[in-house]
Amino acid sequence: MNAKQNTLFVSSLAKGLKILRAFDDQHTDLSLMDLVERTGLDKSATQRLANTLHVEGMLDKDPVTRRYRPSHAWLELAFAYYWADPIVGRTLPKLIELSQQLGETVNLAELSGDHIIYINRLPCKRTHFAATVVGRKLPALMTTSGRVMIATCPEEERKRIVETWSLRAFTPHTVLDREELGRAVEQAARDGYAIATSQMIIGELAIAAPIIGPDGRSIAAIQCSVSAHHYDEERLLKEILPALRDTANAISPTMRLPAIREFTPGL
Amino acid sequence: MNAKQNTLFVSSLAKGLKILRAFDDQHTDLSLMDLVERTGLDKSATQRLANTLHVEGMLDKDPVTRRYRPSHAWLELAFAYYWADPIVGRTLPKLIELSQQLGETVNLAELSGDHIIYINRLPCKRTHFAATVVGRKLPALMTTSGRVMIATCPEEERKRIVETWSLRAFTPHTVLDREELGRAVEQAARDGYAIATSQMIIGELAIAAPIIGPDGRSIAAIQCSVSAHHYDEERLLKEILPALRDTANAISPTMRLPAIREFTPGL
DNA sequence: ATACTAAGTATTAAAATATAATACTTTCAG
DNA sequence: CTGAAAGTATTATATTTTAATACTTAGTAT
Repeated sequence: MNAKQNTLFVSSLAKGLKILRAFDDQHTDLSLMDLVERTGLDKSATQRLANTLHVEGMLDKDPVTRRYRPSHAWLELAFAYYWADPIVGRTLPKLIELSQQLGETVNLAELSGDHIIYINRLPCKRTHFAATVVGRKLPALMTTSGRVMIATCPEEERKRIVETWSLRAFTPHTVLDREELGRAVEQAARDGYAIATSQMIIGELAIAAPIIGPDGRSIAAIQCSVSAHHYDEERLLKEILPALRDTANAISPTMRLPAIREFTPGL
Repeated sequence: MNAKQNTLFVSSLAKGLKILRAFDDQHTDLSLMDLVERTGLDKSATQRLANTLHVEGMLDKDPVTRRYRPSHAWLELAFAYYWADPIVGRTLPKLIELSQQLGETVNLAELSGDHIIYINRLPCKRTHFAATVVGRKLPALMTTSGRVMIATCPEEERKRIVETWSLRAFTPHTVLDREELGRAVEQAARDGYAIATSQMIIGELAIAAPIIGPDGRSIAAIQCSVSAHHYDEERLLKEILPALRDTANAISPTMRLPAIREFTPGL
């Protein structure tokens, strides 16, 4: 039916995943017909798949409204993820120290396609809930974490990325101009950090430093968000950046042959 | 094939979920044969299901070792969960305040079957990574959070729970005696909090207070973990408990007709 | 170096499974 | 109280999964 199928592709499973992915921040609980609409599957398929997910404990079902919701199992998967991600174990202790030291919210982000994804979040000041939640994906170019990771790529690749990766506005101040984004990335490549204001939320200052892998490329970034009411860029650079950098460097694995490896093509 | 099947059960999907659940803290990356062993599925099925999950972005695959790992998508599911859980949104801001006020690690837990599951974790002091990670499940009776939630059930149900729910030792000090656990639960019912030492980790003091739902039952608990090197029980009760309670009460929805609703049978 | 073993990958015929249509039941609004 | 919409259950059909097997690659021991 689908073009994607070879004989190693189990389409029923793929459809089931489609049901799971129908849930997001905007769609927290869905009726059968909601699922039909959001997945594009027909009513029968949706019925059987949702029922299976319910029986298997992946979806809770409100006995009165009959609406489905993500179950605790979704957090158990996150639990497994945390153990599988080698960066998390190395990073978290130092990240906690940093957040204590700074008294401000710090985050760990990784690249995921042309987005960043927040892996860990240590909120200190009360911040807008939506801003950074674990698992949130944002276009890499719109974020300081993303820019600082992109900045560790070879120049040619940086250029290509700035030209092609996706953009999206979040505030009236979000920079969408690729020329300007290119300058921000080049600046980050020179400075080893990235800083920005009101890109995701108005009145938010963000600064990020890369965690560098053994091949010289960034595998993750740590980022600090503060309120523009309490900080300006100058104070951020003076009071936050040094600790942020120290932490990032302390986490970064020792560079082995960075100059050589930098030219090795992907994977 | 399987006894569970009615016509609304898609067994391919269930098998796919089995693959996902093969990953945990002990099994962070699995080869095809590892998956065969852990799921009990045959090689062909495992091959097709794992391949499908890979193609769908649910499993990363190391191109050299051919081993599968949880992908970022697992955290995206956690993201969706957080928005769907009505407790999280109400709780998190106050939980952040509390953690700032106390300067100690605080957690949010919910009941999940006869276990508790950690929903949120705000680490302050550097703590043993394994202890409380988001998504970790622990037998409810072994934890202060669990006991304090159980304590809000009607007496008869409390008794039944203490008799039947699962137990597991984590340290030599873990209490496994149901009589003693019963006393701890009754104590929690009287006090409105629960306290324990070295139950999960040696040298850890834990205290928990329940978040009470509109029906008088506990829907969640907030818990604080501290080191026995810095605290004793007395100091915990004096310095931590008041703030913990205030926060729990502030979060608890207004009780509506608790006396009546308490007698309404389940669901 | 070479052969051997185990793991990973690909192909296919056979049949079990998921499907989609449809009928039945419940819920809610007017 | 009535009607429409959503949820649930059933069944014959055929599409999809299956399981056996063959092929390829990687790692190990000789």
